[in-house]
This record gives sequence, C-alpha cells and structure tokens, in this order.
Amino acid sequence: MSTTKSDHIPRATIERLSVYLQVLENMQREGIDVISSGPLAEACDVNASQIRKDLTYFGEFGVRGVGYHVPALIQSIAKSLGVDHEWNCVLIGVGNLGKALLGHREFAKRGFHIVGAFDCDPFKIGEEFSGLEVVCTRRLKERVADLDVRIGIITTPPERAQRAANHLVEAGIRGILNYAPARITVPEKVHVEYVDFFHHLYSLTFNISTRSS
Amino acid sequence: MSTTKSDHIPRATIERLSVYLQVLENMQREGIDVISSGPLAEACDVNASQIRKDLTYFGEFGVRGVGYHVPALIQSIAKSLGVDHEWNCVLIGVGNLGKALLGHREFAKRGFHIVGAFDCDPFKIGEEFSGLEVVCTRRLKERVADLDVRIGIITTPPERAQRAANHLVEAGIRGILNYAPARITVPEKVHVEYVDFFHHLYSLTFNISTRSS
DNA sequence: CCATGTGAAGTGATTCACAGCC
DNA sequence: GGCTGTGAATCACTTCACATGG
Repeated sequence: MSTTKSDHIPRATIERLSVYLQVLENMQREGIDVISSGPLAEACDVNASQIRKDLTYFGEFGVRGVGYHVPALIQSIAKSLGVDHEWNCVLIGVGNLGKALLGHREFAKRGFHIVGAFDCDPFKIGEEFSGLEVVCTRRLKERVADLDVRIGIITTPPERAQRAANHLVEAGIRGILNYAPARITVPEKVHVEYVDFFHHLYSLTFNISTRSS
Repeated sequence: MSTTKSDHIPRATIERLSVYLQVLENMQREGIDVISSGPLAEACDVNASQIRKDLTYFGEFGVRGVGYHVPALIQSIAKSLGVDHEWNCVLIGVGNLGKALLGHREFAKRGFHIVGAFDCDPFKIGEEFSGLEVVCTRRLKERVADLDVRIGIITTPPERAQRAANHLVEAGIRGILNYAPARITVPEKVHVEYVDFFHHLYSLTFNISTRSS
C-alpha cells in the first residue's frame, strides 16, 4: 500500500528516516519552511547525498534549485514509514516496565494506542493501570481480532518472552516490539524489533574505553 | 586500556556484542557451559562466521574443535565493551522520563550508578527522587569532578537538550546518552548515543506496511 | 574429527561528481 | 545559480571456504 519507488530499501535508510523526521519536526517548530539537503544533513549528522538518495527511494520530494518544503517532507516521510495513520497495540507483561509504558502519554500523541494489557499472573488480572484493565493472556486472540490490533509489545521477564510471542503470533499480530532481554523466534511474516536499554550504554562505554583515554 | 587486537572495529560489531552478551547470559542461566558458533549464531539470529570474526577483533576466546566456554566468553565480551567495572552517571532533566530512569533499579544492577540528578527548574531543586536530591545544573561541574563521573544522561525537553549537552561537555564528561528528541552538537572527543522511543516502532510500521499486506 | 580463526570473494551501503531542472 | 536526483566509484561489512590446531 505504501508508495515505494524502489523494490529494496536498505535497513539503514529506514533508521535514518526517523532521524530526519525528528530533526524536521524541530525545524518546523522553529518556523523553518524550506530546507536544502546540505543544512539538513548537517543537523542530522549525515552526508547530504545520503539524504537525497534515501528520499528518492520513496519519491521525488524536492524542488531543484530550491530544496525541500519542510511540512510536505514531514508528511512524505511519515507516509513512507507508515505513520500517517493511527496504530493499535497490545501489551503483554504488566510489570514495572509495562506499567511505565502504559502511563507514557507520548505513545498516544504519536498515534500508537495501547488498547489492551495482558498478563498471566492471576493477582494482576482485573487490576487497572492508566484506565486499562489487565486481562488474562488467554483472551488475547479475541481482543486482537475485535480491535484491529497489528502490533504487540512484550514487557515480560526474559523467560516468558517466547511464550508471549507465541500468543501474539497465534493472535495474528504483524509486528512485535520486544522489551524483554531475550531473543524470540517467530514466523518470517512477523516482524520483530528488539529494544535493549543497555545497548546504547554499552556503545558508550566501549567508545569511552577504547578511543583515547 | 582495553585489549583490542585490531585497530578499527566496525560499529556493527559493537552493536552485535550486546546481543551476544544477552543471549549468553540467558544460556548461562539455563546451565549451558560450552557453546559453539553455530548454535550461538542461531540464537542470536546472525551468521556463524560473523560471530567468530566479531570475537577475533578482541582476542581468541574459543577452543578449536570444542567451542566457547560460556562464562569466560561473557567475561571477555564484557571487558571488550568496557563493562567489566562500574560506571558513574549524572542525569539532567528531572521530568517524567528522568524520574522513571532514576527509579529504574536495573541500571545499578548492570553497574551504571546515577550519582547526580540535575535540573534548572527552581521548583524541582531540593526535591528528592529515589534517594537522590535534585541539584541546580550550575553545580554540575563540581559534582562530576568530585564523583569521577564519565557519562551524562539527558532527559530534558528537546529545546533544552543542547544546553544540557554544553553543561556536560564543560564538566568534562566523556559520553552522553541523549533521550531528548533532538540532535546535539559536541566536540569530537565526546561520544553521543541517541535513544529514540519511536525509532523501533517506525521500523515496525514500515515493515508491516511495506512487506506484504 | 570438529570447530575456530582468517584471508579472499562477494555483497551492500555510502560518497562522489555531475547531468538535469527549476 | 543553485540544488536535486542519480549513475559510477569507493568504501565497509558480511559470507565463504579452508587451513590450523586442540
């Protein structure tokens, strides 16, 4: 459904698109209406032709001799990423992290609505967090079907991540955001993204320790 | 100070090292003592020679014909990443996210100690969160020097991120973990890692929208 | 014999340099 | 004149294939 010009888009391009979006939104807030690849590249800390090439995977958004119209480019990138509309999500694992995510207003602001919270702990079932009642994981499938949910968020302990993933797959979910510190196995049609809090911290410590002293 | 064999290590290798570490720790918990690159690769969802090559950047940790000793490999990777010892951190910006991070016990468990919380809002200064008193950002430098802090965490709103970064640089910090949704500019000697909550979600929505439907 | 460690080959992403266009 | 869009060239990473060694 997305208007992709080219067939294969580098993973790295997708990662950068979020960066461009963030920087462009900040520019828009500052009232900048038109930007050329040069200064945009500097603000994003990448090469200018990199930006131009990344964008042409999805279409021709610029005007030669002028640059890119900021609000239009934001729209185009949002559409390319599939965030030009709202998404419903369910969350499995209502521990500390799960509760924190449920209370994080920013998700909804960005169009990601957590419409179901699940847990297998009978002591948690029936409790309410941020206006959402915790439901038994067994009832995941019906809820996913009823509410047109395509994204599942896993916030269980590592040893229960695979089981949560199985439930999500079984319920027909299309993508999984996995906060549990464990790898999971899913059919190829389901996409998984891993969120690791220490990943970035480790990159920092590596760089601090290695480069100079 | 780290025992790097080769001079240039791909950024991608460092990213994978965190994955290996996570998977190996889970294996250790399950009582696995020795692992060869084949099954480890499968668990990490990468190619087996990729793992072997990644590891040899830092040394020769395996035994030919046998494989890798799990606890020893965990130690070696931790040392390579610079997480074989504790790190002190300071945090700037005590909003919702900042408070959540201050209360997140997992950081300390992994050897990252937040030893200072700073904010420029006079209403927040003096308040206490998770046993840490919020201090005026002006006093950052003295604290960083006193407590041997090398990592700064930015959890301010986007428009105040650059100022926070300037304070951290001025205080002599070596690395910055930036949770604010804005790019920052720092001298080359200072390393920055950006944490974006929506980054992974965007990858998901892109993949769900594009690949099949 | 089996699995590591590693040069060589292959693949993919980035940057360059310039033609095309407003 | 200036900036985009894009093939060609470069650079970096990944995978292969096998020699090496417990």
